[in-house]
Amino acid sequence: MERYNFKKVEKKWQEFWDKNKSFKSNLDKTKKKFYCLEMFPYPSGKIHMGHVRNYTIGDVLARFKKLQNFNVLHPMGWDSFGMPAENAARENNLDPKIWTEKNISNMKTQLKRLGLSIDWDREISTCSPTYYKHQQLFFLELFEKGLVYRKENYVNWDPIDQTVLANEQVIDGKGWRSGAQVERKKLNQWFFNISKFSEELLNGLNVLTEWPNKVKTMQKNWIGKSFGCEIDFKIEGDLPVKNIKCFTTRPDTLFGFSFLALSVDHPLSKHFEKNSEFKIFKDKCSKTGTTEESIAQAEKIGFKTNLQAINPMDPKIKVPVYFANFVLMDYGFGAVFGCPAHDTRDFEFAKKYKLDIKTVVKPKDKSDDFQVQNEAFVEDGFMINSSFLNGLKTPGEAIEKSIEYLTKNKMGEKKINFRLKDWGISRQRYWGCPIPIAYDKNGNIIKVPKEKLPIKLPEKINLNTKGNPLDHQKKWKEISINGEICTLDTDTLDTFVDSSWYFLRFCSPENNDYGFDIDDIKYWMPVDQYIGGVEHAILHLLYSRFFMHALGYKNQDFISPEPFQGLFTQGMVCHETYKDENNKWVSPDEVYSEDGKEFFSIKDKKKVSVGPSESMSKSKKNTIDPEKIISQYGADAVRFFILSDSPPEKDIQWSEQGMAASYKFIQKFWILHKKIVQKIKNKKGKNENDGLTIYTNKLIEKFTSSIEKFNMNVLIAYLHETYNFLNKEVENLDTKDLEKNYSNILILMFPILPHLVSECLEDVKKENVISWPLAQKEFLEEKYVNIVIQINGKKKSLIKIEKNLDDKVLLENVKKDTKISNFLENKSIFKHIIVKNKLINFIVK
RNA sequence: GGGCGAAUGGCGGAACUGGUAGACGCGUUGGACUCAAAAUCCAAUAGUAGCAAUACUGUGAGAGUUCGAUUCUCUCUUUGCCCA
Repeated sequence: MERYNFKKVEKKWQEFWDKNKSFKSNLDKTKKKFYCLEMFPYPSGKIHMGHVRNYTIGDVLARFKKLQNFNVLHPMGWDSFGMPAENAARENNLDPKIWTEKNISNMKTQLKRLGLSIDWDREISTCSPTYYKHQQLFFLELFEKGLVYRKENYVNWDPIDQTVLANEQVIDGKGWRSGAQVERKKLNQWFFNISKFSEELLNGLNVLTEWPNKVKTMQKNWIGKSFGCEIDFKIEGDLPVKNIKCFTTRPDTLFGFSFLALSVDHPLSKHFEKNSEFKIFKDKCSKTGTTEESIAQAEKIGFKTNLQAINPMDPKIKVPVYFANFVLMDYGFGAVFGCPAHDTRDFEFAKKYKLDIKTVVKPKDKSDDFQVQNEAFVEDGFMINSSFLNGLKTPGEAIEKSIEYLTKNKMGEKKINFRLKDWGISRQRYWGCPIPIAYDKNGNIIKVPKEKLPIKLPEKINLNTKGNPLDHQKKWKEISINGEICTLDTDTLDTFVDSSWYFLRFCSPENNDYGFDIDDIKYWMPVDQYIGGVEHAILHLLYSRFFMHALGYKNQDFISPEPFQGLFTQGMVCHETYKDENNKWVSPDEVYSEDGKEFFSIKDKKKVSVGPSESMSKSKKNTIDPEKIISQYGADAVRFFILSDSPPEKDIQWSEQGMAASYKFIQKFWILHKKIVQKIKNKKGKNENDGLTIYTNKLIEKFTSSIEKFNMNVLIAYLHETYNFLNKEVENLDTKDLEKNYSNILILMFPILPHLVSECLEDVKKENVISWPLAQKEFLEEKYVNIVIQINGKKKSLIKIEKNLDDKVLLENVKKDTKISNFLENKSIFKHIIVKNKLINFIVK
């Protein structure tokens, strides 16, 4: 018998699908739609195993829904703007556009070889002017709606490369490429007013019942709604300042107030601009990065003013006012009140500057003379040393009572604060979407008129310059608007903007006038199932949700604001790591092992040390190239393996043996298939036995619910079971019974192994159209059931008996069971518990 | 430090709503085929005792609720992720 030739078969069906446009989605609005979307890839050049996993999971679902007769939209595109293209271009003196296009074409070939059911007619690429033209239009639209604004903001600045760094490009306070100490620098930048929708974005999470709770919690924490109090501190001193506003979530600890700390960017700082000591201090602060983490870790330093703040709870108490490096201008009002006894950061600061540390909260189990010693007490407790708040529970009662007091005395009021900050979207980069804004000679903001869009990126420019590449493009920068020569903004948009609306573009990829067609959106949106890595749980998903709000703002026609109805976050693909004697990473391709425990380098036969299994990454060299694996085992086998070993939401361990076993399964199945086809051809049965019908109908149920629950690994187990069953029983099965059910079994396998199954179906099925089978209820009902017999809750025996027996009859039968009668001998039965058709439990003494 | 989750054989993992723990796969062991090996096929495979039937123990640790707990509650340990 010929072996299954995956190379031939996979090529055959991929060409067939291509030619017949099998996965083209249409706008037949009479059909129920299903929009299945996986996060689109960055075209780095090659697909990796993470893509294989992501897109296989999505493909199984898309094919399943298609078989269920949904009108499926399953598109693919490229998140093709971004730093790697610019870096690669610099290093190899290439044009980012050419580099990117080559990568896209290569990756598209690779994705096609996986046999994905993608509608390639809807392919989009964010670096194409036909895409970013609409993004520029959106920018102007949001600008008109007042959702985009320009302000000065701090960035991580690399003084050697003369460039802005993203937070993840700052490693230990140094630039990732230059190694220079990163500074804080003020730049004029564009912002999306995402914080305007804080409340909506928070409440919207409640609607998203098909999202993992984990992701919703992360977003909730990120938005960070807190209830607190805005306090107006009275100020005394030699400056014309009467009040300082401050936001706090802990007004209850005001009696422990011992200093007021301001951000160096606080408006008050202008009074100190001429003070040289303050200047030195401010410089020092600017050496700290801009992330919350770097600020938290940095040493707390302060600059003492000669102002004093008055405690609103007791005007006799006056405390010093400092500028401090740990206060951020964009949280609250850039001012915090310090209560060292009950805040770790304040405690550290107070110790350093020898400020009062007054305990005002005690733990539940301590007496009223409790005093904070070596560290702040930050847990829940009861108020002490706090006048009218004494004895109250905190937080809770005490906070309410203190806000009440402040409000009554007009020194503060209850306020809601959000941690979510506005989204800075300017990037001082070349390879991104140009901002459709220009400036006249007076520096006024001028919108680029719509008919001049898209503002295209200049091509083939020199990227080996310092600073922002577009800034050097003198000709490109010039634009004539209303007869006046203006200068274009030379920043480009954050690539997160590109991916915040691509799912809308897929609905109408060919609309030239606008980013999408409202009728298409109304039909296709929301995405029914979105699938991707959990690393995008916060930013990408939040930004996309914001974009829907922003587009719908002041626009009645727009649809409901949540873009992704269902979300699934898949785990990573991991592999062991290897290091040679010089502590250098070694790739799995470069090692061999005889016992699977000790590994040696192929090159020099020297032993390599085996490290823990970690998510595949180029830096650790523990990657497996999907292309190589597909060539070796075929796409079906890879799809089968990537689903088999772990639940999709958890990390999966790459295993060469597991991969080989998947390949063997396909080979074995092919042999079995040929046996079955032969048996059906011989046609001797009379359909006297529906053993397989019962089996198949149960299988349909199990398969359907497992796919819907994303239990793909269990699905694979069922496939193994089914193979084992058929292989064992093929000779005994009734031929008619087999003929009747076999093609349905194949269809169940189709979403996972589309090439193999297509080939098998050719042998047994006459029509081309296949659809997902429905389980017939009459075959799901069992005549007999297994009843577990327990004594005192422990399983002692098992009997097979007719279903729905009367309790009395059941009891009699059970007592006849010899094992049980032995057990029950000489014992008195207290009572028994019967769970219908499942179990009987005797309680004996 | 805070938030959320996880812990089941040698390994990855199954187990519906509290009701047969260990499905399925990998690995290992034994056997068949072979001069031999690979491949393939068959069988066994949680632990302890036993020739065996079988018995007892067993889902990170300890308690609790229950006729009955991998599943529910509490405490602890370890660990992962996110935020700091």
